[in-house]
Amino acid sequence: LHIVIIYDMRESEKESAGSRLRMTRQRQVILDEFRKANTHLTADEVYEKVRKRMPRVSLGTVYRNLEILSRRGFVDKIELAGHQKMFDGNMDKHYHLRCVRCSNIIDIPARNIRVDLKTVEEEGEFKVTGYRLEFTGLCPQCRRIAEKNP
Amino acid sequence: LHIVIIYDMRESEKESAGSRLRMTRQRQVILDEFRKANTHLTADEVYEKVRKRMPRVSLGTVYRNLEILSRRGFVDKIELAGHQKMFDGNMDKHYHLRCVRCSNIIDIPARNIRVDLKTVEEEGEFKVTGYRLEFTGLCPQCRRIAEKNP
DNA sequence: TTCTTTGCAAAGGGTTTGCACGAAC
DNA sequence: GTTCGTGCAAACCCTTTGCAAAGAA
Repeated sequence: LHIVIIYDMRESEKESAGSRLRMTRQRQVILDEFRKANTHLTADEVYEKVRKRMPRVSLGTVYRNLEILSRRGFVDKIELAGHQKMFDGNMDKHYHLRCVRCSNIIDIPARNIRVDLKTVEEEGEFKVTGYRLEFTGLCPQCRRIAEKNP
Repeated sequence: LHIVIIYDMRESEKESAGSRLRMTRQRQVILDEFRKANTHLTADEVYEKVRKRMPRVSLGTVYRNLEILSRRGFVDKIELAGHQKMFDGNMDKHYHLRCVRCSNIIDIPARNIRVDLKTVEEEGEFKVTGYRLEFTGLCPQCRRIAEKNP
């Protein structure tokens, strides 16, 4: 359809190679919870999940690890406008839609959605290297509900 | 070029009609500062500006007014990922680019940039009503600097 | 042993809120 | 006179940080 992404912002934020990651039990459990959940989680959702298995874990540790794991590319840090930071275990390229009714976030596969950065650059003297795109609307459930009660 | 926006998210967040806005001196000064600045300002930048003219104004008042003024459509609330909220007196439709070098935000006119929401809806059962799009890159000054020092 | 990571608790930034007083209409 | 907005200060939420002790390699 349109054109290609020159460069993905998230790539630039990743740690350049760097030393091997020390695999602590906390780290393993956090990653494992992402694998189980397979959705976006806020830091304190992760904290609650991890706490069930390691009651003495601290919130600080969770925050520090989420930061590290996202820099290393194990999870994706997603910061949608005006909301709490979230982390995403699903690393396939996708966008997010926030449902205006239930305020959940759902994934939108990125297959055909591209922003043409060349077109953007024609608007001025700047250089465009990345973008962030998010949607609002109705998730499938809420859409069905809304269509029944018009 | 591409297609049209069905509906702009910011519209939905505006106050539905509602009573007339009471024009306090604080409100006037805030609006006036936006007119003078003609850029994005954070709440505390506004606070500092207003304080020079009304030393007893409170930060709370500034926050409350920015909220109200943006709901009424006098200024635009812009919340870029992972950064402090900003408010924008420029109400022409435009996007924002954050310079990765100086971290300033610059405006990108929206002339030819459109996201085709129909294409997005083909990706799933959800309904898409709005989007938020922001860019990263280099502002004109930093771009020039970067091109001289490759 | 060495270097990283942890738990804890305190501090930080940005923003919101309860309240009694004061200002618009 | 009524309502709405204000100043003030405290509270709030989310996140980060300093430090000494614990744990990986």
